[in-house]
Order: sequence, then C-alpha cells, then structure tokens
Amino acid sequence: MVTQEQAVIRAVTSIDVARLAGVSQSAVSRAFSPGSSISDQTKQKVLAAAESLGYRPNRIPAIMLSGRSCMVGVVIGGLENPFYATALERLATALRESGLQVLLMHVDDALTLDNALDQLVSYRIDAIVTSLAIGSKTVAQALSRLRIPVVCFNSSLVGPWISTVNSDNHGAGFTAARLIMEKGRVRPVWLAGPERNAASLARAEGFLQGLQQTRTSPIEPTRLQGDDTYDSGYAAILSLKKRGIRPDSLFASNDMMACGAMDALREEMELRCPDDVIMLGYDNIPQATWRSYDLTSFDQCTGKMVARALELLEKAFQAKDSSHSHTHIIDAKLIERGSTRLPL
Amino acid sequence: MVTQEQAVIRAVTSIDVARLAGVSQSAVSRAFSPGSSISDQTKQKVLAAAESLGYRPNRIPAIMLSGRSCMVGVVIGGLENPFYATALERLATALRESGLQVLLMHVDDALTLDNALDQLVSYRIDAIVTSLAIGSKTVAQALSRLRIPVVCFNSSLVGPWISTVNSDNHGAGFTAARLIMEKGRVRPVWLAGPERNAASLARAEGFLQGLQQTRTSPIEPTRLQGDDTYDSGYAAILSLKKRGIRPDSLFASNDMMACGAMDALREEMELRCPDDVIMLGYDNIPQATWRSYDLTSFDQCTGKMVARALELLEKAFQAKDSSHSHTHIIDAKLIERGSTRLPL
DNA sequence: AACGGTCTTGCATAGCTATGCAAGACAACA
DNA sequence: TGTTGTCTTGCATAGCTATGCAAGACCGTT
Repeated sequence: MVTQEQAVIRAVTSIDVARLAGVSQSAVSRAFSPGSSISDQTKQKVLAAAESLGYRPNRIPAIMLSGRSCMVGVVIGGLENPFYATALERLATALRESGLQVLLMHVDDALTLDNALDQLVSYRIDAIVTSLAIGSKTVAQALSRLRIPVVCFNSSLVGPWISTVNSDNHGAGFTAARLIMEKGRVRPVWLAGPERNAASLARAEGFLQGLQQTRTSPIEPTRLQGDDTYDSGYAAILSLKKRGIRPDSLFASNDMMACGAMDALREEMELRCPDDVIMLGYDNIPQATWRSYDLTSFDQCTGKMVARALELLEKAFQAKDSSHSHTHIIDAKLIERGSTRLPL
Repeated sequence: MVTQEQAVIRAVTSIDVARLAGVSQSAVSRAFSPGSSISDQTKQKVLAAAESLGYRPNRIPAIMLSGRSCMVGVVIGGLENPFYATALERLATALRESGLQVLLMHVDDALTLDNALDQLVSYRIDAIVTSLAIGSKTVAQALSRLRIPVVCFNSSLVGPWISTVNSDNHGAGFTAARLIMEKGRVRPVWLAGPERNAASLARAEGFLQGLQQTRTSPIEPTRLQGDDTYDSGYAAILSLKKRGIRPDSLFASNDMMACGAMDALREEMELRCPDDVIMLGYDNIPQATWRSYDLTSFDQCTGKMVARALELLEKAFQAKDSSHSHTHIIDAKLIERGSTRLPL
C-alpha cells in the first residue's frame, strides 16, 4: 500500500518554530513582538529556527483577538485622472507610515458601491477613506450603517461616522473670478464638472459670487457642461463655437477639461491663450506644468489633506464613540502660470 | 451607584444573530453561504435577525481555517505615470471580478520593498502582482522566498514562484525602427528610460536591431538618457541642442518623455512635429491623444495583459506545486497618429 | 406499519497567535 | 539562610466561523 503524500502545504506556524527551537509557542510570539519580555539568548534561538523554517508571523489570529485589522478600505474611482492617482499614492504612503494597510476598491459607479462595501467590511477593515464625488443620500446611509469611521475627500456626504476633508472650493472659485476681473476680462466661461459633483458645484458658486461683487455691473458667465474629462472640455468649446460665442476668459472645474478646452480654442477657434483667452483650472495636475499648456491652477495641497485625514482617523480610533462627524476645509493654493500671464 | 457603561463595542457575531433568531450558529453561517443546505424559512428568520442587529459576515476566521485570504498584494510604484494608474485600475477591477481583494502597497524604491513584503505576507495574501521595473537578483530572491505565486509585468525577474507577463518590447522597438526608415528619416534619436529598466533595455535592443537591418548602410541612433518623466524628456532635448545635433526622428521609451521631448523640440529648437521630426512613444497614455501632442505610440493592451496575469494566478492556485514559472509575451499595438503622419 | 430516501439542523471542532497569570530562575541584600 | 525583587518562561485561553458528522424531520413507497 502506498502512503498518499499529503498535498496540503500547511504554512509554517509558530508552534513549528517553537518545537525546533526547543521553546514554547509563547516565546516565539514574543521574539517577534518588540518590547516583549524575552531574553536575548532565547530570542536568538527563536529567530534562527524561524529563519531556517521560513516562518513569517501571521496577523490573522491577532485580528480576531483584537478586533482591529489595521486595514483601511480605500474606495476610489477615476484613476485615469492624474490628480486622483497621485492623491492615492500620497494616501497609501501616509497610511503605511501609520502602520495601516490599504485594501483598495475601485468603483466606477454608485451601483457597484453597495456590493463593494459589503466585501470590504467582511475583512473587518478599521475605517474607510474615499474620494467618491457622488453626494447621494443613499450612499451616505450605506456608509453610516457600517459603523466604522469614514473619511471623504471633497464630498458633501453627511451623516454619523462620516467626516470630510474638503478643498476650499468656494473660496478658490471666488479667487478665480477676481483674477479674471482684475485682468479686465468681461466674457468669462464657466466649464462645470459632472452635474452632481459637490466640488464642482461649490466652485461654480464661488465663481459666480466673485463675478457679482463688482463696482460696475455684475458679470454673468457662459456656462458649459463637462464631465471632468479632456474630451468633454474639448467638446464644450465646440458647442461654444457653434453658438457663436467668443470668450475672453475661462475657469474650468478641473485641469483635464481646461487642457481639452485650451486645445479646442487653438485648433477650432484659432484663439490663443493667454492673449485671447486667459484660463484657470483646478487640481494642479502634472500636465498643467507641461509647456503646451502652462496652465494656471489651484493646488489642493493633497499632502495637507491626507495628513488631516489621518488625524481624523487617529482621533476616531481613540475615541470611545467615534460616530461624531468632523469637517475640515483646506485652502487651495493658486499657482499662476502662463495661461493667465498677459503679455506686456 | 452608577453602572459603568461598557466602552468595548464588540462587533455583532453570528452567535448573537443565532440567539435572536432562535437557531444555531451553524444556521446563521449557512444563511450567508450560497448553496448551503438550509430551508427558506430558517434563512428568512436569520436574515431578518441579522438585519435588525446590523450583522455582517466576518471573513477573518475563514481565512484561518482555509489558509486562503483571497487577498492579492499589489506592489506598485510610479502612479504619477498615467499608464500605471490606468493599469492599476484595470487590474483592481479584474481581481474583484475574480473574487479577489487588492492589498495595495506603494513602493518608491527597492529599499523599502523588503519591509513592505513582510508586512504584506503577514496578512497571508494568496499572491503578489507587481509592476516594479527593478530587475535586481536580490529582489527576485526576496520574492521567491515568500513561497507564494508572483506575477510581474514588464520585468526580467527570474526565479521559482515568479511568472511574468511582458509586452513585446523588443518587437515594438523593431517596428519603430522600420517605420522611421520607411519615412526616409536617417538621424533618429533613442530616448531611453531608467538605466536598469528591463522594458526600456528591450525596446532599445529591438530599435537598434531594426536600424541595422537595411540594404544600405546601418543607422546608428543618437542615444539620450531619461528616467521616464516629462522633465527628463525635455532635458534630454536640451542636451541635444547643446551638442548641436538636429534630429529628424525620435523614439522614446515612454509617452511622458516623448511629450517632454516634443515640447522641447518646439520651444527650444523650433522644430515641428511631424514636419521636422517624427516621433513615437510607448504606453499609449491618454495624453498621447491630446491635440497638442497627437502622439504615435505602442499600446501595451493592458486589458490582455491583466487577463493573462489572472490566468496565471488561477493556474497557480489550482496547482499542487505552484512554484513553476511561466512567461507570456503580448504583442504591442502600434497606434499611428499625427506625430508620424507626414504632410503630403 | 415498516422502510428507504431526502432535506434540514445542531453539535463539536479546527485554525493560530497574543497575553494574563502563575511559577520558576536568579541575584541582591539583610 | 531567608527574603524580596526582577526577569524570564510556559500554560491555558479567547477570538469567530465553516464544515463533517450524526441525528432528526418529513415524505413517499411497498
């Protein structure tokens, strides 16, 4: 009779190491927990045995015991926008420095969100960080129901457990308006982001308000609708051309649309920037610095926003009742470049 | 005397639900495991109780029992490159569709990698997917030692447990050379990526080989060194200008450098594309389609590459001994745009 | 009524580590 | 030597769910 070889490759456990080192399982655990009470001699024996067996500590049981996984669910969409991509990079780095892992969830639309959340929660994540711009009440309720801290970027979601870190969208819109008026431009265009996007709405509001506050007659901008993509910015200008409107200034809700608009103004309307049209975007993406665009933009200071988000998380982890909401608003920094620099 | 309220918020367990529903804990488990043997009546009772308590299934114990976490460690760097950002998006989506979670780890340099891997492994991830371009032997050994399947994109890492999915870098380089020669250009420039980058090296090799195979005299390109960033592409052209070289064609190891080079050619050398210089890039990033660049590029078909990576993972999960290596090479698709379209 | 079969349910357990507690080892001191 | 204190070690257990097994419920057939 042939002894069937066990195909199951059981992972090396602390007990295996303990046996080899001739110590108890506790000793192995302590050898890998900094600050534990263990003699140098034992520690060395354990580490040697662990090395020879290829043992790696296993955090899963600790999660069960402590109820904390040290994993944060990051829900994100629209990575094709360089702004979100670099923001994710910063966030991931910051979380790791705080000893937190990133359980990433990419979401295209609100529909898949519910399902996605259930999956995340089943892994017992400690919190959720999200940049979803959808402001629906249903989403807020779905998040609140999880009973874990949620931090949103640039969102208008409101509810228990939900905190937000927003760029000063309204203020930036106001600044954009003032800058355009200072330069003496009187036919501005507002190029909006997705209709339900909270950030875009706030920027629009600030912009309009800025255009109202004038000693002479208030200015009403031409409004164009986009969806945060380059193509939508380009298309918006085409529609403008069809309507026979000749703008002298433009504020776009994000840089990608601004780039699309700038290209369309050049190619389709033979208008030059900044000579004929001065332009401002939002997000300060790397492409804004590219020579072909040299775009004035608002920097959201993602570094600061991420730091603030982590503070909120830490606070929530320490509080007994962490369902309390907080809101932080971070000033956006105007970065002036060639697109608003008038020739002398 | 005041009864001290318990601050510890224990999560709702299946036992709590069972008690409320008047069934056993097993029944609760089965109610949430599709395909289990359970009557409709019991299931409804359980679901109702679970709903009222806010119970969410907990995967952590299942991980301990099965040894499989259904989490894949994704190790990535350079998200500021839109190519990696969109690739990550595709990968995350595909993994989720296969029921796998993404444990994201952002890594800047090889130094932090070791530490990062230990952290990942302690969460008992089932596999690793990485796009790190570093080809060092040390890295390969560190990965092999983990004894879990590893899938690399565009890498030259070799070792047990490590499989690779590569774009046909060599073939694409060759194609680029042929295209340049067909257009009658004789002073080509090769703009390389980071020195140790395996993909960049392969593209260079194919490009040189293509330039050699000619009926007349072989062509030797001018070689410029970049680091995959826009700025390095711009700077490379500046150095060219200093050396007094006037190119008539350029192949860059990625699109970002190509964009930088194109802007520098325009601004610094007053050379127009494609009239004076025809240009090709690699990755087919969204910016390649932007009107200011309209850049011919090689599409890596990330969709296909991701699908292939998932096949490799599935295969590894099913095999008893999954330490066997595989290599797949995916054709890159030439996307011709204005930057190589000569005026009639 | 007896029997065989299918469907449903509960019991009991495995999976692995961190940690409180008690006990042991050892040194220092009286 | 006895006592006190510090340092180290091992024992035992908690944490929560999925699942094999056995038993029970129920139905249909002979």
